Amino acid sequence: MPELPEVETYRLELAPALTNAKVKLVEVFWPSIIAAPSAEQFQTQMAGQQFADFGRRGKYLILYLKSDHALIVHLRMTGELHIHPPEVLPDKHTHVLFSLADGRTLHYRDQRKFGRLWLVKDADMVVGRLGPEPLEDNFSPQDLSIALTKRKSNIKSLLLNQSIVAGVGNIYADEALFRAGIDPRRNGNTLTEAEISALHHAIRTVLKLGIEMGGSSLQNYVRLGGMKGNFQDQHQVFRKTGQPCPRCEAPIERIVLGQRSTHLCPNCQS
DNA sequence: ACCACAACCTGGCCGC
DNA sequence: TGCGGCCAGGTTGTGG
Repeated sequence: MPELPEVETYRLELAPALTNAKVKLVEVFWPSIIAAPSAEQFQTQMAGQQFADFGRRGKYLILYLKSDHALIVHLRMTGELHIHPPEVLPDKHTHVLFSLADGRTLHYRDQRKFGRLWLVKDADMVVGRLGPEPLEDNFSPQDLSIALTKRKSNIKSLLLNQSIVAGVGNIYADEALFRAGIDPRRNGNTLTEAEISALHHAIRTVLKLGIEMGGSSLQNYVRLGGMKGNFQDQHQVFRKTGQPCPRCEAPIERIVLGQRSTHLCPNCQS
């Protein structure tokens, strides 16, 4: 589920809630959620840790701990984070429970159990292979051009490749390609510099709007306090199959590229 | 390096 | 009510 804007929303909301909070006890109810170290070691080593800073790289949330370790969270499709008062018990979809010294609990919930948590000394062990951060100032159209123009596969699949740009997922890829007027089936090496420049701008625009709106809530994603995001109300093509294109009124089409649903206006994207 | 496809999981929805 | 099939904000591993 969550892409860069949803993960960034969690980062912004976790920081004031958890800075300096101390972990008293950790319980793992579904061991394969823990990617490293073992679930047992994760429980042991997390006890007594204290949260310091809150970072993000692509779709990875990085919770820096005062011990110099980092707790890394990837929500994959249906991961959620919640902070509850002591009386709220974990439900059947809560797979990792952090009990804090002040009595509150941090719940990792995940209906499909695809998400992963790591406790590592060096965050780069997990996020080191990601491509550039699209919202950093140093991410330029030239960077995107170098990454795309030597690739032959379709541009939609390339945008989902996290080693090319970090953080773009299915929603924001479709929305960016629509705004840039580019057919998602086009091969990377056929894009002109002008098209790549438009795409660079569109990627940054949709990601920033997504963050401003608190992310896109379609099925599972909710913010830390349980509130929905609002960017789904501004989607122009994503899951709008058959509805009129907001620019030209032609019906939006759904196709499949790289096993993923892809939505486009057949008239505005070429 | 690229592609197609399966796997990891659960649950909602649709048609029969 | 039940069952099969399809769908879902992601990633990784396999084999060709």
